[in-house]
Amino acid sequence: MRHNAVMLELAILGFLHDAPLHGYELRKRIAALTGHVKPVAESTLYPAIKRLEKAGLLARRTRPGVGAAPRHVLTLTAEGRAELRRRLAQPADIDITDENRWFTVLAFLRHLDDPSAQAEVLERRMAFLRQPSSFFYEGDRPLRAEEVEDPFRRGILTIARATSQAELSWLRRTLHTLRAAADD
Amino acid sequence: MRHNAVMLELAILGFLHDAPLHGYELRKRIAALTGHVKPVAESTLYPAIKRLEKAGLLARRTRPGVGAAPRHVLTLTAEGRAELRRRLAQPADIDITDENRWFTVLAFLRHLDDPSAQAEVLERRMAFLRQPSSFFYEGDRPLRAEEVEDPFRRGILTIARATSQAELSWLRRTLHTLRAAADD
DNA sequence: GAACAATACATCGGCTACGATGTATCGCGC
DNA sequence: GCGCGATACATCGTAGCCGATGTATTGTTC
Repeated sequence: MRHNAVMLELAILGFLHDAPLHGYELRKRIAALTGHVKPVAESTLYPAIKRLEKAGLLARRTRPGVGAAPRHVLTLTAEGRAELRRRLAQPADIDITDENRWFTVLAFLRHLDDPSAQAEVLERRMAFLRQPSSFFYEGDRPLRAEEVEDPFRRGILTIARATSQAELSWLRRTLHTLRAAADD
Repeated sequence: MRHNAVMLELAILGFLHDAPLHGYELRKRIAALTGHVKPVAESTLYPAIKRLEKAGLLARRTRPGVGAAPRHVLTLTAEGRAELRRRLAQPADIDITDENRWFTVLAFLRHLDDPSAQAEVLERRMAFLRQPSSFFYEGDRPLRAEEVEDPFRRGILTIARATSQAELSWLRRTLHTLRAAADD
């Protein structure tokens, strides 16, 4: 399955786990979550809903629309909830490394109600952030911001480092809390 | 044209502006630049090269491979260089808002040799980062990290804020330098 | 009362992504 | 001398992306 599809489907499953919603409302929530960075087209959302319905992960009931066309209220099935947890517990590598996808995982990680399973996912992100990697190399050696002439490329490295540090410190704090919760 | 394609093509044009390269070497450079976040498949790169060649943006010469198949050394044409500058000067909105794409733009922005044109692009990013937006809303009001219960969603907001601040401070510094350069 | 925006869903078609697979050469280790 | 990995490029097919467009209703603005 395509990677974008995976993330969109995760968002659909995640939002529906909270409450049954119709497509149009789902669209607005997804737009709020990821739309300011990368908008989702209607013609991408509705086919995705159909796929999930066909796979038995969600069910639809028709309700009269509020001053408009009838709504298709969508509800997660038991398989849908199980699938959501499976996807949250075992995200693909790209869902860990790509910030957009990672944020989507984080947005719904609370649905994975086992603290140690949540911690495992955070640890994968931590391992990724810790490995010494750059955007620019001299042979095999990753270059640091100070070694790059070009101010724009230097900016990339400066910003990436700041993000990395902020996130690592958040990860350490949160993992500490999760481990304490797991010990209860 | 598709958005991913746009970014891949920008990277190809950008790397070739520095020096003629063959496809395999191009692939390694792109992998270094964006691969740790989002790998590019060979079967995506080669068709992209073909598209650009067909559009007259690059030319290929065949050279014997070093212990392997013959290399197709790729060179930017005059139109290719013009097109690169056009794309750098007028990136689509999504190239400004999506961090992955934004970093790709930054990686080659130096090829836009007019400081005030470079500053214009940075200003678009600054305007985006400044607008009050969140990932979560109460009605229309964006929620701040402190107002969110869920520790993972809180994490998203905390990290996004740290990134935003680091980047804004870099943008301000760099814009200052660019404006000084433009005044000369 | 006519246009227009918002609500609400849907399809079509062209293009793109990318895993799988194929082709070919060279060097290295066993 | 045989497999394996690196170099180097290419195609095919499935499936997803998304702009354009369509349909229908209600409320609001000129």
